[in-house]
Amino acid sequence: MATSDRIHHADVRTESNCVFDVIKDSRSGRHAVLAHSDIRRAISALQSGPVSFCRNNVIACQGDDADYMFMVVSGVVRACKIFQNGDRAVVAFYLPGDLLGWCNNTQSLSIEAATNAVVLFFKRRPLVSMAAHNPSLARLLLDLATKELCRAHEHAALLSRDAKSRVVLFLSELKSRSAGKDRVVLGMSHQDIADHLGLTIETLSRTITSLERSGAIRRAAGRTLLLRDAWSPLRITLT
Amino acid sequence: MATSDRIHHADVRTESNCVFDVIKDSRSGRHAVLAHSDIRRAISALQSGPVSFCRNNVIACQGDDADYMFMVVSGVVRACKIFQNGDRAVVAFYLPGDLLGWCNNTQSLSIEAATNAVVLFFKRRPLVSMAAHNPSLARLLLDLATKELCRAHEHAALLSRDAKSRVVLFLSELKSRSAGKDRVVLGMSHQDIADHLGLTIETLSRTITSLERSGAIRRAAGRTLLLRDAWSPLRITLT
DNA sequence: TTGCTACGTTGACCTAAATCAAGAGTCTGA
DNA sequence: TCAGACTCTTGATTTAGGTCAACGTAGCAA
Repeated sequence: MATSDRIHHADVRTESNCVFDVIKDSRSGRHAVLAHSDIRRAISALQSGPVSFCRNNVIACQGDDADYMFMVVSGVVRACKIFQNGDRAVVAFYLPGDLLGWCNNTQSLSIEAATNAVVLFFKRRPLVSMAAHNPSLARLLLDLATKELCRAHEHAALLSRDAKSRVVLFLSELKSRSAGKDRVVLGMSHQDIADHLGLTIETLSRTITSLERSGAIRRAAGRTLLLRDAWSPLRITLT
Repeated sequence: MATSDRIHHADVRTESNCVFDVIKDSRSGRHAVLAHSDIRRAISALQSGPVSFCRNNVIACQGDDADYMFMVVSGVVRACKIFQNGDRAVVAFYLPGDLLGWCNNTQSLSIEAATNAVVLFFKRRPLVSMAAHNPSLARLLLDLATKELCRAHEHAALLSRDAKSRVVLFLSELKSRSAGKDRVVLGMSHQDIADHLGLTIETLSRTITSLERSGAIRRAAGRTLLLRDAWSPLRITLT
């Protein structure tokens, strides 16, 4: 790995202080019920603080035992399925506040940092058994799993469409999942996005270029895209 | 709809008596904890017995409020995403014992009978709030949602592979989800399967034919395929 | 600054799967 | 028994996107 392995302690500290808020925010008030102490107990039960990963570092291996779940504190995390021939599908991206690693049997996906990222580790067993005594935690887990299931379904539906639609819908999803503003920061590489959309980097690049030429988006520095004023997939002709 | 709308009462009765067992079986013993009375209470709380649907009937509309969850008693149910242009993606198939309809906001998928099917309705609210007082039910729901999430991820990964791999992996999944025997009954039409795999019916047909010619499968009557003795996707050259 | 490496873009060409078209089974109802 | 409607199969042709190749650019270390 070319990127150096030094840990960004500054990130860890500042971001980790926000973890509780992240959780609350992503639940849109409905889970304010979930007291900080619940999460504190969960964290202390498994004793693993936030860990920093450099871009492309592996957080959990395809084939490993799936003893942990993960919460993204900062950066972008990807879940990949790696095939025998070395090809790869990026099954999902996770943004700050997302909980991942649901599959309770042998880890079927490789979990990797798509950008430099800070991740919280949760031991699965304690977390799940704590949910048995804590209905609001149980509810939170079910809601998060359900939400991710919906996203996975949308993603699968997206994959049977043409290249332009895939890119447009991907950008829309990213927009709504991040700030919701017209500025979308793609932390991940084109290769990651292409593998997520079932395209090649060349096709992705061409598609983005053509969206730019049609005025739907503008490129900005640092893997950032500016979506046109009234961006909406409905206003762009999809097949 | 060409198929008549008569209800198969015989089916309803015999199958509905099996519903509880179906739930237990599909949880492979681990959820024997879940007493019958739990489910009985859930069913009685929402007062809706098993309902029969003929092939292609719509069980819940894309856009409807998602007040219900469904459990397949018999037959095959499909979840479809329907696009503006009329195209369709079959996001998932559900077999007897499967619980579906997780998405708690507006129904984003159309739920339809892929074969004649008998389905149990659960009112979402009572079911979820009951889980708050019943840890084993909460655990069951989380496990089922998680399991489906894993399937959705596998499915998404499958969609970035070539036609032969998609078909082979689909048959493998179906085999392991149904009896586990070498006889796979595809209740659903080729059109359904093609829309699930992101292929056309022509490509699907050609792929099945070529698998048959290579000796991997044999066709039998009634949409049934016989998988070769030591069927395994690993023993078939996938790209 | 220079050189290096990873990442992204663009063009030319090719191929897997879509599309178009024609039949062949299969089921149902009259 | 036959007619009509689905459903599936097979062949010919087209095309969207993949592959191969070359080049541009940004970030970084020396």
